[in-house]
Amino acid sequence: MTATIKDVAKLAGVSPSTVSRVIANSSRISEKTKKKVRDAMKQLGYHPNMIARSLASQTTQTIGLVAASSNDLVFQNPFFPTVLRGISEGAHEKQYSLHMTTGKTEREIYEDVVKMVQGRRVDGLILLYSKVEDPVLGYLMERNFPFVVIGKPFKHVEEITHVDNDNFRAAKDVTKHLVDLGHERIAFVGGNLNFVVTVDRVLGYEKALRDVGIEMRNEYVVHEEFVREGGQEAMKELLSLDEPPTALVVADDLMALGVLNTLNEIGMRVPEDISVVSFNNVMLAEMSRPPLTSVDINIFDLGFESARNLIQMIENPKEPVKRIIIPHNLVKRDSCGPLEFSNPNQMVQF
Amino acid sequence: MTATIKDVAKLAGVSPSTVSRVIANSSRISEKTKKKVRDAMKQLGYHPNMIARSLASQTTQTIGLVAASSNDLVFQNPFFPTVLRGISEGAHEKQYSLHMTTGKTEREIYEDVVKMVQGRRVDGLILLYSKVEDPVLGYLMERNFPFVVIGKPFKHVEEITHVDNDNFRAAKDVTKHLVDLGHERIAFVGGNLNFVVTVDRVLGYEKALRDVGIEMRNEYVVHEEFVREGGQEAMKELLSLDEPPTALVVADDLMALGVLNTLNEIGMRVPEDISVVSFNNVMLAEMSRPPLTSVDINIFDLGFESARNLIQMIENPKEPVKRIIIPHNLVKRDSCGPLEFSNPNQMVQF
DNA sequence: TTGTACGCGTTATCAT
DNA sequence: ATGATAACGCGTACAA
Repeated sequence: MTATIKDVAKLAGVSPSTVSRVIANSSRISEKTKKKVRDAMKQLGYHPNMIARSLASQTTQTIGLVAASSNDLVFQNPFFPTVLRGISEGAHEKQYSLHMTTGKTEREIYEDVVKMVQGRRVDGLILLYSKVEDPVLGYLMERNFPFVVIGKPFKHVEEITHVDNDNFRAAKDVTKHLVDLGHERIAFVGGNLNFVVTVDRVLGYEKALRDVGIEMRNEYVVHEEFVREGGQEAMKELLSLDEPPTALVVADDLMALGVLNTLNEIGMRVPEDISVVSFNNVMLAEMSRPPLTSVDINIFDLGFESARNLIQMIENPKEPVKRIIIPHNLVKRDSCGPLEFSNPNQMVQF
Repeated sequence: MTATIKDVAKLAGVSPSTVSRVIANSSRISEKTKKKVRDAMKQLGYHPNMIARSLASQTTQTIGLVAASSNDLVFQNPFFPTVLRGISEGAHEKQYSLHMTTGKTEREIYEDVVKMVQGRRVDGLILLYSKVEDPVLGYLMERNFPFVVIGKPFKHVEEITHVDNDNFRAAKDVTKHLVDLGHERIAFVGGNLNFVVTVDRVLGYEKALRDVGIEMRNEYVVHEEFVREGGQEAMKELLSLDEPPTALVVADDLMALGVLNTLNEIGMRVPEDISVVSFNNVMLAEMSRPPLTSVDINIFDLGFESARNLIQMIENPKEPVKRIIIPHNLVKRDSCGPLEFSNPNQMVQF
């Protein structure tokens, strides 16, 4: 059916191994022979069978992608396509392909991983998330299989190559920014605490407050899985406190959009009545009303560097463990204002 | 290193072929032997080498995904993760894996496809887009390789299995909806005409107008690649016509969000001054201000059905060509109002 | 510089 | 019901 290496060999009048060497562009083949063989390949429309090659060479030139459960926020979030684009570009550069998990539950995903690894379908893995308890990590470390984590591993940080932002610092910076604007009653609206990124951002938020001697209040920290449902309730509760916050640090642009809507519904103006900052700086941040002040975490680079570094690990097994920190920077738009603008004692009508 | 079928055979005291049969759960193996073999597999932590299996069986249990150039709108759009989730679920159901292209340019993507097909890495392909001129289509048809298109093929519609919405009808419905609200000056704001979906939607829009005898105006149809840059200009031009439209049919929620922003900037209220409807009904539609009236095209199902049908084609080569139409429905929110609300003759200040 | 022969880990055919 | 043997298409020592 399809031409194989043998067909090419026959047509070119050489042995199969010579053809193989021409494919690998071996320096020990004369230019004349190379040309002959290449002509034959063209003529037959030959393309190497990657499966056979993989079996023989014990390498697939393929990177496996492990996404968190598609039930999770991650998949709805513009974060995903962007990081994927980064990975894609990093992989393409070195001629690697991408293979994806399809599992939904944690259990299914674990099985996908085993199947990729033991099934020898991939040379390495990128974990697109980092959560607090993750059986996949143990499995991979135990087998000493090349992988990199996007985000900060919860345990074994020193032993796992990962690509991350300094989320602690970013949250600290952003909170400090609000403090500098005069705010003292600053609340944190976060996501699932099972994700390490959320933990880091809460901690950074708390540190900033401690640094300037602002008292922490438990009722100022809310965690909602997602904003559309329970989020509204949580927001209303937060804002009906005796001393409602004058500023909000929101863990994610998408959540912030929900927050903005809720605020709008209950008649609070941003930034006049309350300031909002968030993270990720996806396109949405720019397109929301008002445009969101947001921390740009360079999502594309997170993906791109993961791919690059994973490939290095694959091609050089002695590569040392690395921590790559992608820089972030605050993009100021219109969702934050100085405290004197806000009127924290106004009555909020529900 | 890793246990192979031979190791299992040795430990279980049977031949490799018996182990292979146990894996396939062949009915011609005694339960006793099966148990013996399975115990050995557990004990060794055996998992089949999918690469070797693929080489021997000439099948990969893998679906290839072809995304349009990542430069295109597609990747930025929430459409992508959602359709991917659908595909993922459809594939998972039948134990298929996913393999992705990484190319950016049209040329690179074409090469990715060839590599997947001739490299025998995948059993079939899903094209996540449909454009007017696409060399990939010709290549696949010529080789008679199983594939399905998401969207409507521009040519050879009868010969290509595809999963699509009735975009013509949807656009017609939505335009009619505006007409029913009393609008007559209805403009169409579309995307890249190289995508068939755009073409279909314009045509539906035009048909609706013709049906009710409203005169078509060329200046009422604008096509902008994307909304953030040139889109603003186009919008302003559109709205400064002598007789500006009182309603807009926008080809996509993301574009509609941009449109909403532009309208907001130039001080036009939605829906009081102008009505807006769009397509896709992604989460954004719900979260924008005002919430967008949008055609829900059931993106997830587009993906899910593509995967299902592709797998059918793979497993039954005589499967007839199919056209699967995923239903759509108009989700009415707050971005459309009756004509009497709008004031088409107001002066617009820039 | 090129060819021969074997192995990669399975599945499939043909015996028994 | 099970085993031996030959593919599957390619890479690579080893030979020449």
